[in-house]
Amino acid sequence: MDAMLDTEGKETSATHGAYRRLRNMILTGELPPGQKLKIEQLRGLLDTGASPVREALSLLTSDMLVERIDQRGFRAAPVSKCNFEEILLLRCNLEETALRASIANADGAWEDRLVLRHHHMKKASQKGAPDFEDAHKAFHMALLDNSKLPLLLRYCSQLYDLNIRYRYLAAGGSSYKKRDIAAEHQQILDAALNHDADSATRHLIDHYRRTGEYLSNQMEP
Amino acid sequence: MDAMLDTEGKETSATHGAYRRLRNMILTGELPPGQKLKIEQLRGLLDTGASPVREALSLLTSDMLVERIDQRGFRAAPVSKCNFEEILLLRCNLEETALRASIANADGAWEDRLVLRHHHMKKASQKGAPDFEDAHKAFHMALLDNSKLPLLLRYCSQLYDLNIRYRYLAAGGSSYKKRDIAAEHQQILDAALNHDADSATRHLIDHYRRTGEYLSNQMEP
DNA sequence: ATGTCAAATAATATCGATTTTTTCTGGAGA
DNA sequence: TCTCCAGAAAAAATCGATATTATTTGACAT
Repeated sequence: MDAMLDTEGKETSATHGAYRRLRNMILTGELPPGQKLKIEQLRGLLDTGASPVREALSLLTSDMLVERIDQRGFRAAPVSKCNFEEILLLRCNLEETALRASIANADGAWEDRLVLRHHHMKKASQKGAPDFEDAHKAFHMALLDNSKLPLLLRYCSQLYDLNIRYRYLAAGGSSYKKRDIAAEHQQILDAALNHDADSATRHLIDHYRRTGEYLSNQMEP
Repeated sequence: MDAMLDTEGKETSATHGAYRRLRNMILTGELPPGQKLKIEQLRGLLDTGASPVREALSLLTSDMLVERIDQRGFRAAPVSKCNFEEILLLRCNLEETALRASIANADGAWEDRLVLRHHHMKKASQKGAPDFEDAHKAFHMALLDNSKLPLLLRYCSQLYDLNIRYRYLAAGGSSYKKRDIAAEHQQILDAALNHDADSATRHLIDHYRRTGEYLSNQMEP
């Protein structure tokens, strides 16, 4: 009834597979915030043993997508407006640092990668492909990855994931206006290709603040 | 049916205990960077089963103290000058953000906590207590924790740990001059108590840069 | 009715053993 | 001598079952 959707064939290990699937379910809201995650239940859902499930949950714990409670098992991490705003704040800070470093290291190969990722993202956006999310993240990470700062990139990636979770929760995953966004992406790309760090970071941060406000307004507390 | 031997009272779970001990061994260099971490070996060392060891290693993976390699197990994370410099860079950036936010929220209770932590740290330093490391971290985290930004604090704590690892590796864990450091701590404390964000962050960052250079000089590549 | 405690239930945490996968070793062919 | 392959050994990943710990239930006393 379900699972052949995400499968790109390669499942190296049961643990890794469970990690990917659980992570996806949490990001999309299929496993809602705060929900108790019982081993048995997940074991059945993922059709695997208890050990891989348990290990996958441990990994998700450090991605801050799952909380471990004393001796009482696991639950999907809760959400709050406060948490959302912190994510936004940190993203603005860290991605600015990373983007400036990326531009400082700019070279032809990086520019090529950027153009390519942007193109793929546009293509996926037009035909409403289910992998738009992936392409979108790939573009954003490509902007940053020329910084050659792996820890920073890791944090940015983590925060990116925490953020898309709020997008799904607030809007069912697709309802934020794509025209606006496309133009914003274009501006960021152009500035990056011109090695204009000030302009690129300004556009990037505006991009985040704008969608941030949009989402913030959709939340209660 | 046995385990009341370990006199330290609070071992909530075998997994958590293994996590703490392994983490300590990696931070202090007892398990050197790059070392293969075999389950059997650790199982014997920690006197526990394979499951807790495995789960502890998973947790350490996301602290970036352990690397998981495909289907080939785990190893202690490698070190490099490059990695060290990135840690330094990120700490300066993130801790400045956190410290400014802390000072912005300053109140009497926070100031009390600061003074107390500082006092404990000085006391531990004088009598060369083995828990100086803990007191030192507690003081630094107390500077930041009034920011009320849990994600940021988590990152700062992680980076702090990654950094003390380099201290142990470079100097056997204790040889960096304590007089200097005491004065620097005092300056940071005073500035924070005066709610002087500029001065506090300047002193804090200088503090990091200085010990950073000291350690950097002790490294080869 | 209500609060408390003990037995029953459910879920977690852990262990021991099995199954895969990788790594090591040694010999046959070039 | 070197490379390539098969078989043996080692290690990791996974499973099934047990022990431990939390939660619920229901009877009893207030």
